[in-house]
Amino acid sequence: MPEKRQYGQFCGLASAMEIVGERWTMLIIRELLIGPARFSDLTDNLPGVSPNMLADRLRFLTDQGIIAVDRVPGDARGKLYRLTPLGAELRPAVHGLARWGMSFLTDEDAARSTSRAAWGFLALQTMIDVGTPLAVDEEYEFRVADEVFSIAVHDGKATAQRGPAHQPALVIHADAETFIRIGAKLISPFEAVITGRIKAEGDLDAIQRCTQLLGLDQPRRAAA
Amino acid sequence: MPEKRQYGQFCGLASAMEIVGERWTMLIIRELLIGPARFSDLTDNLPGVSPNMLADRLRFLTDQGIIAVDRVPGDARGKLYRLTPLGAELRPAVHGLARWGMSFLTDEDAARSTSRAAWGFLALQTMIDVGTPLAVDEEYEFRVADEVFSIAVHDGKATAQRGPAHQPALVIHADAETFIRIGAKLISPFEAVITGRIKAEGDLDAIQRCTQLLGLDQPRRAAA
DNA sequence: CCGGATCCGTAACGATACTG
DNA sequence: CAGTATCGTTACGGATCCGG
Repeated sequence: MPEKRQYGQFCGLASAMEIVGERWTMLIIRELLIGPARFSDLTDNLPGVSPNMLADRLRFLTDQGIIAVDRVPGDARGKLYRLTPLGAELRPAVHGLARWGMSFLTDEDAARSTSRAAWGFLALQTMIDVGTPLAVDEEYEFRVADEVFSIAVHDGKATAQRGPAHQPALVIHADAETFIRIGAKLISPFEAVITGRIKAEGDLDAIQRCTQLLGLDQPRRAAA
Repeated sequence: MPEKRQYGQFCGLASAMEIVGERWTMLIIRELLIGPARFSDLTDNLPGVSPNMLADRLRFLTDQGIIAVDRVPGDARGKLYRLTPLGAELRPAVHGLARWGMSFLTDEDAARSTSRAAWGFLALQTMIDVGTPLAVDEEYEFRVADEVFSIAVHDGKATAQRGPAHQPALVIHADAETFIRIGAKLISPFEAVITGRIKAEGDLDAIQRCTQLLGLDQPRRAAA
């Protein structure tokens, strides 16, 4: 049994990378941050991962107390993987990385890669993390592919959640790829509406406020 | 020339992991977040890294616009690697990971691993990120191994910087390992003072306030 | 000495096939 | 559905060597 590779540094970052730094591990965490998932959900949403590695990773992360396994109520042999509280504490780090990585997405990536609505939801959350809070009290709803999520702005705080908004000032309909392209600032929300790539129910002012909340009115970072 | 491994997902996190997700890359970023460094500085502070991999990583990160190379003023053949603004934007993500990873550090790690004062400085910064701001106006100074850094609390905001404090309410002397052990909550600041592992100049109240600022009065996260 | 490049053994990963 | 078993490929780790 070969010994696991370690860094041998008494440092929080090195420690973190020994646990979640291997290939695919962060993406597995991402999937479980979206919600509990079965083995086959993970293989479906992580195209290219081999079952062998996925099993390795799940075993290791379980041993480390980062994920836990539940039985599926109705299914005797079904297992449901979920993050433990310890695992859920990776969310800020994952958001930070995802936000940073979005500026590397290109139009060619969009063409060659698969897109999922849930990844757009992740992007939305990372944008709220650093966005400018607004002095309004309203909600926005997003219908991306077959999933629905929303942003609620109350008391100067914006929060994202799955599911529909209560009385949305704005409802956006989009496919996953377009939604992520907007988050990556490859296309502006207004441009997407005009060209018909997304459909918006609500007035232009609401679109403007939502755009500002998410920092989408700021230019993309210039290349270094 | 083999094609680089990619995830093929149109997602910010996948994109980030394709760029900084390989082994050692994050630790190289960490070193450059501490400050610009030469090739040999990096090999010294990343024990176990092979020169060919370090050269590979530096080349790739340079191509991606994450690091840049300067000439050392006095040395014709010396090169100084530094982060670009794009690379420096990784700081929040690195802090998030480092903070999370600190709770995995153990006493056995401390014994087997190398410690550096700069990693303690990193830990300090991550603790400020989430600490409770205090309604005081004072500064704390830390002399760890042969390095000096400090925290300034003004207007309800705490900031960390290299170098000494102006009129420190507290000066802490410690070795790197002990300092990181305190950050990892393997030992409390008070316990460290009492057992003589660190030396504190300042009154107990100042220690108390600093401890609270850094969240060191909170218990370590329980195992999941 | 600094900043690498070359070579080779080992560990990790990827694809496919197969099983309780 | 939830994984193993097997095997070829890629990446990493360690040592050595090289040109300024």
